[in-house]
Amino acid sequence: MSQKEITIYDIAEKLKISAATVSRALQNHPAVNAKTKKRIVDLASELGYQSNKFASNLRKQKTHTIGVIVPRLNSAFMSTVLSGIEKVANNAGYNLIISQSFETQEKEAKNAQTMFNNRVDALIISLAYDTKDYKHLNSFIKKNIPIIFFDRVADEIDATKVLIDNFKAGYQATEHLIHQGCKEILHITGNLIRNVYNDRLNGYKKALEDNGIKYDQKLVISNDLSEKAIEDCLKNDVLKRQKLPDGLFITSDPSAAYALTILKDAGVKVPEDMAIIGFNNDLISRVCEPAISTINYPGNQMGETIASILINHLNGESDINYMNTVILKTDLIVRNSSLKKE
Amino acid sequence: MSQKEITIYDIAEKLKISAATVSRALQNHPAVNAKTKKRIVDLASELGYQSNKFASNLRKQKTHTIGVIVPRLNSAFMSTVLSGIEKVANNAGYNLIISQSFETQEKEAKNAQTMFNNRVDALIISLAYDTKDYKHLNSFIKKNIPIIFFDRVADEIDATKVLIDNFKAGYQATEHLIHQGCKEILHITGNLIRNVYNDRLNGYKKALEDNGIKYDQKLVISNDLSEKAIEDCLKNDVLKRQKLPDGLFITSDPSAAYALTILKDAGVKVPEDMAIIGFNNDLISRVCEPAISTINYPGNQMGETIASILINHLNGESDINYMNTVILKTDLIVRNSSLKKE
DNA sequence: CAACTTTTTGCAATCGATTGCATATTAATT
DNA sequence: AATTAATATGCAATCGATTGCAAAAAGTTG
Repeated sequence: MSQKEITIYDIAEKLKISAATVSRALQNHPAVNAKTKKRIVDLASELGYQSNKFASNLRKQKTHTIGVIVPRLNSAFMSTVLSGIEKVANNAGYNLIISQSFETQEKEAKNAQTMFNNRVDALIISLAYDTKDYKHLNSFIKKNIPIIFFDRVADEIDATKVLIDNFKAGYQATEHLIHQGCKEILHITGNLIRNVYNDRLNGYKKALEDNGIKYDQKLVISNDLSEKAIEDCLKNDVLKRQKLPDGLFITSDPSAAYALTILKDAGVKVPEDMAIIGFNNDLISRVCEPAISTINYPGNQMGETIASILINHLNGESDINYMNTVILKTDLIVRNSSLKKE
Repeated sequence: MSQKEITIYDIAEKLKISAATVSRALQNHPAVNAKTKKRIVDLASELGYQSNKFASNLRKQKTHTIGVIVPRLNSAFMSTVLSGIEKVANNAGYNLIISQSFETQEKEAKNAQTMFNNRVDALIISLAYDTKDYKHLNSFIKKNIPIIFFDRVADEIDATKVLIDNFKAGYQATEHLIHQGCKEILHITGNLIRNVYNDRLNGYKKALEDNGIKYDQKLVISNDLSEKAIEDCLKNDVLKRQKLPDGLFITSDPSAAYALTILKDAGVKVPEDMAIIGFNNDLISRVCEPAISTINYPGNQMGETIASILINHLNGESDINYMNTVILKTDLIVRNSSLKKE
């Protein structure tokens, strides 16, 4: 089948020296004579030697691998974050093992277990929709393997978190609609056990309160934000109400865009009849007609921040325990979908 | 620091049996008494035993890890493919190491080397924009590590490839515009050294030819399909031409959507003045106004196909060498952006 | 040149799991 | 009960790199 691997023993033999010296030379250990080192390195590259990571990992108990668990890979936001993580991690010589929970705790737990077995040096995770307890992370905590949460974080766990100020973003979005004259603002959002959605809802409530608008539970719809769910709640509920809301704050741009098409099809004028604001600042929000107002969500930066913190920690340059929560800045981006006044 | 790991030796000791038996029991080897097996498995789970993958990999010379190199993570299409790969691979007990080439051969080569050092069992790759030679894959080929190309494939290399019929798709898209009455079809596309773009261009040319339209090189623009590039070529070139093309075939939906906004801003009526067709069938093409016609590109299915083929091969259930190229079906999706006639 | 440093090297154990082969145990057969 | 067959277990080597410790080699000094 495949030819035998070159090992440090092969090199040692040819050079009539010990494997220990070869090993040290290849790691650039100072206690190796410069000339010997050169002979070793040269021969290694000539033979096409490749260090066997397993043997090395087994011995060193370190893998230079970071596990990443995300709800889904296929969203614009998530892939941007991953892209940021990958960039920084890769530059620092770390590999990424990436897996998806598909929004279930079960798969999340299974993946976490796999990562653990693979002895990742750290875990980066954004929680699934329905994750309610965190047993599956215990093995990491016990073994003191760093965990970083991002975006969808667990308040109950004492670990570093990187996220945005969802409360503030929710407040800003809602306030903006109110300033545009909206009195009845529909809020379509995700599972409220997740901080991202719950905090935004609280921001929404606070904005209403501060502006003297009574909170109406019927105006808050929580679902999985899938196309199907959006279509369903709009067509079978919202659009059938006697009085249509005059504003919509929906917590993802793809959903906002999709909702927009449904509303337009139903003859609702945006923003005149209903002003819309989304969340994320994906390209999709810009190309709609009208373009959708949104909250800029710094995915790439989030990814890079996560990876930097982690790698500094792993390299012993800083301690993750002293940097508990990083809040990234968001901005309100106003476009035509919410501009009722000039 | 962290408590000591539980090993098969610990289990063996407590049960007063040999580590060999423990190892066999945990692998469900038939030559282990059912009762013994149960005792072992029970104790293992009680102690929270975790198999050490390095030791196992080192011994078995297999990693159960698949390397994936893609140009960029953050595109709708790519994340869909990855999602499909991850799903199948994960179910089969394989891990994914994912990295991005950021469209350069240099980074692609570096990543390939890392994957190789990590002894991935197989490599899945979609080529960078500017990859011109394939030296960096030689180590895999030499060692007989399977490589699967997808989407952006290397014709020069004899490996399994999963892709769509880009020629046909290009032909269909162009033909559709012609049938709608377009006479002068602008084609904005990516780097023509990549099969995906070159084949589509050839399809475009053939469709023109078959319909008696002369090919005009000025109507083909090749760039990196970034927003900047699209904006630049439209504003500084196309929109300044005396005669505007009456059709646009642009090989990605996000680009199409972005182009649409620029054209609309410039007062171009779509589809009346210019009919547009994109490529990929991303959500973004559906939510534009008008919705953009496109070619449905089965990303998820592509991912699942890739992973299935690979895993069947790795499990010895089929041989990758007998299945050289898999062409997935695409469909033309007609929407308002290209409908000039009823 | 002896005595002492400093620099280089090698020995051998270690990291855990796996597996071919030999042996022990149990079951089946006559 | 003796013999054979089938089943279960253990021994010990192996996968390659790493590293504490000891020893050898080279360099310094008086």
